[in-house]
Amino acid sequence: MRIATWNVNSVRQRLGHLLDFLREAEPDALCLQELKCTDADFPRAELEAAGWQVATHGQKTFNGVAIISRSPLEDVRRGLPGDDGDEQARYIEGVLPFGTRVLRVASIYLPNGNPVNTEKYPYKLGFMRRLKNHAQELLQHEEALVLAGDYNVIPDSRDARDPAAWVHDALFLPQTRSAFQELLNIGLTEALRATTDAAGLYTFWDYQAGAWQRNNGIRIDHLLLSPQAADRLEGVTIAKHVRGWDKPSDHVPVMLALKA
DNA sequence: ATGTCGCATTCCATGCGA
Repeated sequence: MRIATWNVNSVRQRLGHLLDFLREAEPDALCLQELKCTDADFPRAELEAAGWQVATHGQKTFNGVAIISRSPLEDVRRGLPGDDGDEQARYIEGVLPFGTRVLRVASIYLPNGNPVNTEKYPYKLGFMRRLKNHAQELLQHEEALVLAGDYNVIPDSRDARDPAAWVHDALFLPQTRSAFQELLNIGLTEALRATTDAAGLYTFWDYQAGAWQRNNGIRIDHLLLSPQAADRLEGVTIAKHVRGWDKPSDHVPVMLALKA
């Protein structure tokens, strides 16, 4: 069972890459972030023609998340609980068949939070607190669970080529990192760090200032696992080569494999 | 110090978000 996550930075601009990645990686499910379009504008027909099921939670201009899967997604929830006034489309979850049991999967686009001296940073921290609360509820099901997405969190200095450049940034502030750690502390396992301690494993390279050419990257796309999923983790791969494709997203896909 | 994108409108130029 393979589950992947990818911030595509506009699904309409990235449809070719999306279909290419699905063909080459053959995930059972792919969590998308930054669709930058409404549900009506999502290229649903093109994906369905390639044999994929599609569940979207879109929004005009910004944000937007989706889950693409081989099996139909059941029990779909759109929007993160905990703030009825939050109109940003940043969360979708659902359930897939997993052997004789089920796998619950969520696609998360956690707020960036910059600039930190605006309302954007408290919104990010509030979203993280809501995600923790919701994840605690989900853990009570005692099922395999993968919370995948663009967390906009650099967990550790190993996860940035130039950590000093990020010390005042919403992605790396101590308060951000401790909120991420709090999320792990409820009993979630970060998939990549369960498999390696290596530094320099990045998932995002800025479009600006030759960041890709200089390998000036950061690791901000993560897959968090319930114990039932972590016990079955076989491996994690970062599809770094995708950043070298023509007109790429600034993020690359990250994929994990679970024993059946 | 942003050297880039993608979106939308003010629409062939600019502002916003990342």
